[in-house]
Amino acid sequence: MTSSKIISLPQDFFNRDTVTVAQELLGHELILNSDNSPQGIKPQRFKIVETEAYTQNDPACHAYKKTTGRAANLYQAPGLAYVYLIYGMYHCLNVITEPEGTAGAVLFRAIEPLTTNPESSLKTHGPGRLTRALNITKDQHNGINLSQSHSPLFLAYGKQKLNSSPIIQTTRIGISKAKDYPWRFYIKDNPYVSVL
DNA sequence: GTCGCGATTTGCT
DNA sequence: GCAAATCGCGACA
Repeated sequence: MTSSKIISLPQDFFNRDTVTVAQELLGHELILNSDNSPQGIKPQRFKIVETEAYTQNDPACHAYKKTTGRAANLYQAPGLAYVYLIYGMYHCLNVITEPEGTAGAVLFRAIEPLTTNPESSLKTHGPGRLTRALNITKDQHNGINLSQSHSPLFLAYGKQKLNSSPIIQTTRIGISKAKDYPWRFYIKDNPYVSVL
């Protein structure tokens, strides 16, 4: 292993149309810095294999006709993390998109472990499972900057991006409003995708 | 103050 | 296939 440096995605990557960001994030990487560990533990790397887009004018979005409570997070600067609690027991991880003052976010639904030891059997398929596997919580990770490589969690350029598999675009999972919006993206034939 | 629901997962029938 | 677990937030009283 050479000393190839992990380059974080710049804030401008997220300062764009939410649906575009959701699609382009596939194949890039989510990096978990183990800053709680003792010395010299390598960061854990995960490939993003499944995402969904949520925008300001989207009836299924938390910020649809709302600016208070948890929805206020969605109007923040692009590149920040939005973590919320769903059904009282599971966390979901998003990254804020669009300029500050405009709501938008991309939900991470599934990731593929790239550096995890096989016997740990991390379950990272599904938005609730992946946050549990990485110990992501609202208290610790909501609002952190995902475009800075010194954050406990951040996003980075994927090395397999250029020759990645085809991308499938379908409707989103688990929502009752705007079911017909084709704003879910995943990498074809990837075994870590939550629902085929 | 009380009620109902939600971008989910799991276990039981 | 269906319901339980469990909590933040909006709607209503």
